Amino acid sequence: MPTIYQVAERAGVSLSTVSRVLNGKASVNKVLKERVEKAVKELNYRPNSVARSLANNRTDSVGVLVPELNAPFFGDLMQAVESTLRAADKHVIISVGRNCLETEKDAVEFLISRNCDALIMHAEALSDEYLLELNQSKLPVALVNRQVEGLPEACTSLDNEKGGYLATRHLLELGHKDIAYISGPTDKCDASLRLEGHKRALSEAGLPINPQLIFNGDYSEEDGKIGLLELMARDVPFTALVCANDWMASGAISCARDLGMSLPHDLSVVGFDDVVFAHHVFPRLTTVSNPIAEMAEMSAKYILNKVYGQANNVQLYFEPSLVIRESTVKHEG
Amino acid sequence: MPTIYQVAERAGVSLSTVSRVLNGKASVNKVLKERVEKAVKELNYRPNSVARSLANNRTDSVGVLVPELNAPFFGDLMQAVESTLRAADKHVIISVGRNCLETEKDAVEFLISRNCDALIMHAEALSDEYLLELNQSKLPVALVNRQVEGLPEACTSLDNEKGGYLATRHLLELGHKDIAYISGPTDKCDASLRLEGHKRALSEAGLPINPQLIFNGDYSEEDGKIGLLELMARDVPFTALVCANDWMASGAISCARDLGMSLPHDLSVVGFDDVVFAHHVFPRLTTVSNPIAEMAEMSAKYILNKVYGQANNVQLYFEPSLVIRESTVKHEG
DNA sequence: TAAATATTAGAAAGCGCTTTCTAATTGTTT
DNA sequence: AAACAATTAGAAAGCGCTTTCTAATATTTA
Repeated sequence: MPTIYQVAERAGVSLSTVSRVLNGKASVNKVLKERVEKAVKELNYRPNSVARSLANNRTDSVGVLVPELNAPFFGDLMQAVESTLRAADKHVIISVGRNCLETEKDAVEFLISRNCDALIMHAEALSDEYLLELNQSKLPVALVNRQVEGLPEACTSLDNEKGGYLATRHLLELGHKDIAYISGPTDKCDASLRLEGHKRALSEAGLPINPQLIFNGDYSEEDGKIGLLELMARDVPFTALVCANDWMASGAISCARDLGMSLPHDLSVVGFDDVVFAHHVFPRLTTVSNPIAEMAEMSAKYILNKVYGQANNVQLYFEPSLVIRESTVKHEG
Repeated sequence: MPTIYQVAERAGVSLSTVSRVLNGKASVNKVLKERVEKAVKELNYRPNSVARSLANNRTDSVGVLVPELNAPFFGDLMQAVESTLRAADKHVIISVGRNCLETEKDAVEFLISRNCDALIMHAEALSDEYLLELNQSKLPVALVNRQVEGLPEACTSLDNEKGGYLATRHLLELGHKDIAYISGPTDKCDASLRLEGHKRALSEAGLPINPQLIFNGDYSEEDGKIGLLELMARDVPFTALVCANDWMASGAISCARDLGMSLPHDLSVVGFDDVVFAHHVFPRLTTVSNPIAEMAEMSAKYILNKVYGQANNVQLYFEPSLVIRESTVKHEG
């Protein structure tokens, strides 16, 4: 591997001149510039990114923290971040948080020790205070799909309340009056907002909110199943079900089928997120789309602006929309 | 951020001593060692990984090339690689190849320019020669799920032929005699091996191989659908269908249902790979498991051995196994 | 044309670490 | 106790680049 020094020698200039040509910041005599470029070509010179990083204290790499790598939702997130940053010649170091405070902290430490220039995170366990301090003391952060008090411009988020509202209103419009709800963990604000939207839709329609029709799950497929069984055991009839994410919807649907129900006629189901497998589910899942890829892209652009001096427009708030497929039908009767 | 120099000063030793304590290679007087460790703690010192890399020409990072980030199959792969390497304090730089020669080359160049110590790849477009040369001239590579002539010890792979065989034999055992097959692109060796396995199962059962019952798809969900339509249009009856991956199986299944067929009774379907959504499909998909996570883990361990001096056992060849769910039933008649 | 200013090239320091080489200290042998 | 070997600490060079500072050259102005 040739070094900048060898390029300088071949071009007959000093290495400062080579550096200037490569970085294009200062002006360089045209003749010398051409000589340098020629030497670079001939030697097939590529700057050593490690040495560059050491000298200018910048690694051109952004840490990305996700709860898991093998989930479609986060796959979409990473995909969007990677391609946005790559287009700007930055790269991505991915780390896994597993939804666990210790692991998330570890992962952040790891990314810091790797000298990332910034962090883009989908962090669920880390506290607002921790994130604030991180942003102030060490390195800029961007949060995907989360609101942090004190970091308004660094957070992209979805109007989850509206999403919950849309899901339930869709069912109301189909004539359903008895609508059950399987919630995500209510200590997570997205889950509680979705539930609030559900309640608002019911209230607006003049319907009561029956706690017997609400089950608190943990977003897992298993809890979709457990939730359905529990709701049915309570013996309050319902003709439709909203699940706070697609995993639970899928779990509930296959459980319902195992119980001998015929879907969607015996039960209309709405999911949330519109992850990639939503249309593999049978009946194809009506769900609320979560523009996670766009949110992730905006987080990346925010970092590009903040850390690397670009000037992209960034949108921070996103609206969900209803994706109507085949798991919901008109209520007859 | 404190530097090693400040640690040395505080401990009252030279920075070489600090370095030796930190790296634990040479022996250091116990008293001095303790003083250094105390200073490290007090200053909350963390070595600068960039400077370290520049000095010892090693980045402790491994480039990972995958076709896409938001597919369950590659999600499993990345998950396995990341956790294996992270356990050894190495990190992962992920790059996307999109199954396209140009993009894959770009991605590799990118990873090289990032001074990765090695590359772990699921590369489909790059030629064997390119990979060989890369491995010889620049940096060690490991191939996941692929055989490269000349790099036997660097490749993990699955017995795809056996997988195809298992799928078809399962159907034969259920009494099916007319079995259609939707293949992956036959220029990819995994696809053609799976097809060969299918043919062998038929031959062993004394059944003819009817080209009319074979459709060449491209592994996409869409081609599962197109394949089924095309096969049915040929008017050669069949009671079962093997698809060379789960995506095509899912496409074929939902297409079959759209055509008014009742599954699995009107058609038994087997997939391949057992990706995460295979059990979301209805009927839950019988499929051939592809131990991609284990293969990826072994690739990571191979690199750990080769580049970082570890001594893990690595297994290079993997056997697929049948996962029987509900999309296949006995043929009545 | 001389003096003042603006451009541009090169020398050198420094980024934070590893590692070799040398010197000093300790321990061993006769 | 003297001579030697073995162990360990420190000084210094170097990894490949960026950037500041200085010096030289080109350009403008009076």
